[in-house]
Amino acid sequence: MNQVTIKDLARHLGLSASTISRALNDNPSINPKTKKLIHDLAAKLGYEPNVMARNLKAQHSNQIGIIVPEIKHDFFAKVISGIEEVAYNSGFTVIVSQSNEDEEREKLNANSLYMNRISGLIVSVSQTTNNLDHFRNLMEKGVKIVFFDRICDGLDTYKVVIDDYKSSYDAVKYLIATGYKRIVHLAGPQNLLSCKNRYLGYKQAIIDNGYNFEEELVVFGGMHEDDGIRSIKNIIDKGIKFDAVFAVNDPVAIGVSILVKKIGLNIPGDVAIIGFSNNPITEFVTPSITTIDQPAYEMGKKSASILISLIKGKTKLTGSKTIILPSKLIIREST
Amino acid sequence: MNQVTIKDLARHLGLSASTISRALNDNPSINPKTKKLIHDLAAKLGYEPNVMARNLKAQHSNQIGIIVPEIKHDFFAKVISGIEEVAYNSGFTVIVSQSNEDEEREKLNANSLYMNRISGLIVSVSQTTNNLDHFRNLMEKGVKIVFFDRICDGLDTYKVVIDDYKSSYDAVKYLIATGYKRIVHLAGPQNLLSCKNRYLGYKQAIIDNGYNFEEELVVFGGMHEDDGIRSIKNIIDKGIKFDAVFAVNDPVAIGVSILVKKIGLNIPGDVAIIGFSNNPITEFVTPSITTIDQPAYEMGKKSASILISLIKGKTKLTGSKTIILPSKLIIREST
DNA sequence: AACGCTCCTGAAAACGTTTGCAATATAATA
DNA sequence: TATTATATTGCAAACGTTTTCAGGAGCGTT
Repeated sequence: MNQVTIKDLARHLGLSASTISRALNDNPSINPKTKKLIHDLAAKLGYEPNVMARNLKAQHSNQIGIIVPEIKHDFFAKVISGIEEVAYNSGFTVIVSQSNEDEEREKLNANSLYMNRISGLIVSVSQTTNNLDHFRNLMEKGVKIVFFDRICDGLDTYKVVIDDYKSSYDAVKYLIATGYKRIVHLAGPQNLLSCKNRYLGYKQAIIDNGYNFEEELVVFGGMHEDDGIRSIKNIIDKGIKFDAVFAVNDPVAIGVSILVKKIGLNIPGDVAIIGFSNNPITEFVTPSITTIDQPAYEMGKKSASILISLIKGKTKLTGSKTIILPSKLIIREST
Repeated sequence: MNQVTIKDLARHLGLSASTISRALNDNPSINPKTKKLIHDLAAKLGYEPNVMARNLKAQHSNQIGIIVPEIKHDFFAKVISGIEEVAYNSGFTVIVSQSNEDEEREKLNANSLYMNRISGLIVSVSQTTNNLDHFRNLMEKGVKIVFFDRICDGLDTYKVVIDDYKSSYDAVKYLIATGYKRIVHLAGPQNLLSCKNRYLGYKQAIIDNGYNFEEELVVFGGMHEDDGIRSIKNIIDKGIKFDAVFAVNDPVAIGVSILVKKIGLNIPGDVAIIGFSNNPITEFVTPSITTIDQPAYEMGKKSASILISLIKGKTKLTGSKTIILPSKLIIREST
């Protein structure tokens, strides 16, 4: 119950707290014999430094905060996994919180993390976030922030992403090269830069390949399975003809796949489908779905290592503040 | 950069730090007018309490530690999500760490969390963990621990699980009732109580239904997809006949499904398959796989709420220390 | 013997809170 | 008016570290 403190050790050995502290931190100005004595006693009594006290003194927590929309999404879970790995190896702990795609909750999370005096923050912003003041405030207070994937404009800090525009452009180009003529795009919320870029990539690929860009082939919606079902149903009900669907992400693509199969259409015979993220499910569904691989684990590792460099402020990070990780079109049965 | 402290507020208003503290904590002995003055100034200056200082004083951190094998597993991600939700609503923060199925890493994690003076710990133990001293030590130092899913014997604390034995028993009983005669069990590491119980449930169901329990129909292996592939290949290569497979978990079941399809067998015509956990993938593969639904999110919520009760030590928890959450056999195309 | 040097240790302040107790002022009572 | 109760505030210590500064001991050199 009662923890052993430096003072306890000091009393036992008739030394001062300062000596104990120095010995345990391997300060060279302490007599090796004394040092050994202290280390031995510490081990014997099971002394564990009180990180709260140490942090209070040091004025930082050695903790990295994470805010993601939802932990249970495969992509975010993997990113967190990567962050934790790097953080752990650098002596940081990781505090996780989820915004549940709610701006208000995101604000509260950011604030709560600041109260814990986190050394840095890694964020993928919520779908509903429009105002960025809560992040701006933290930055002004000296908290380093790195954004990944769901990044946003208007904040001068590091961002780790893939090239959504190009990935999207390439995917659509591939569809066209394969012979598809009327490609629907189920787009995501446009306040998310990544969704916007995916949309723009789609649009440009359409234009660059001599097709007409048709408004009716684009539906703006959410990012879940049922959004996919709903959006594609909408298109079909309107009698709009199409032979391929490029979805803003995998759940939406799967939604499309479900509905399309349900009404008896053939994939990819009647409709080709491309998703985004390489969620494990896309590999196992039938037909397996072509998608764009986002290196989630790597993204977490990269974000964490940048953040830690920022926190330590040692090496001046060179190059652009937006780090682009390689993505890859994974071609499967659905195209 | 520089945070606003209570002392700053005190200086601004010509009051003492104690008064400020009390006012902010809504202590009734402070004059309402003064209180308002203080609150206003605090808001104006953007004061945020320093949790590190507060925690040091209070001798606890209001932080809940989590140790899971791997965050990116759907099941664990969902549990974490549930824990975070409950913790957040009770004013706790959640520190996440992963053992990567490594006992040594689990020990280090436990220690690191203790150094952070976490108020409590929620754990699902690693596959390779045999020695439990690191948990026992924490408990002796007053850290409350709740185990979930991957629990272990020999520690007197709360555990949240499903009834692995019964779930397993019922699944096998269902296979038998459906007409399958020779049911293979791909079992997991037997140091994990849950795996052991799944094995025992299988065995008992076999016996209770008048079948012979045959050693050769059981393979002990790992819990990943490739373990499933390897184990079932082994069985087939040995020329052992079977018409159904009960796998210790979903990845293993999917491994079986992959290999079985590859060599041209029909599911469930030639081989029926049952997994365990209701991983979203099992629903989307073709054929979809029968599995046992584990209420992951609920498990996280339950674990967290028990832990928080323990921490607050207010309500005496009644009843057994092992909480069994309902599981459910989800019948799909593979059986 | 006086000096300077190195080596080691201690005292005390600081990090930002909270809190028991004391102190003051004001109001209520005798 | 004297006394007591009540309301409000301040003082100071404490939580467990780290760190600056100072100082003592021992030793060799002049």
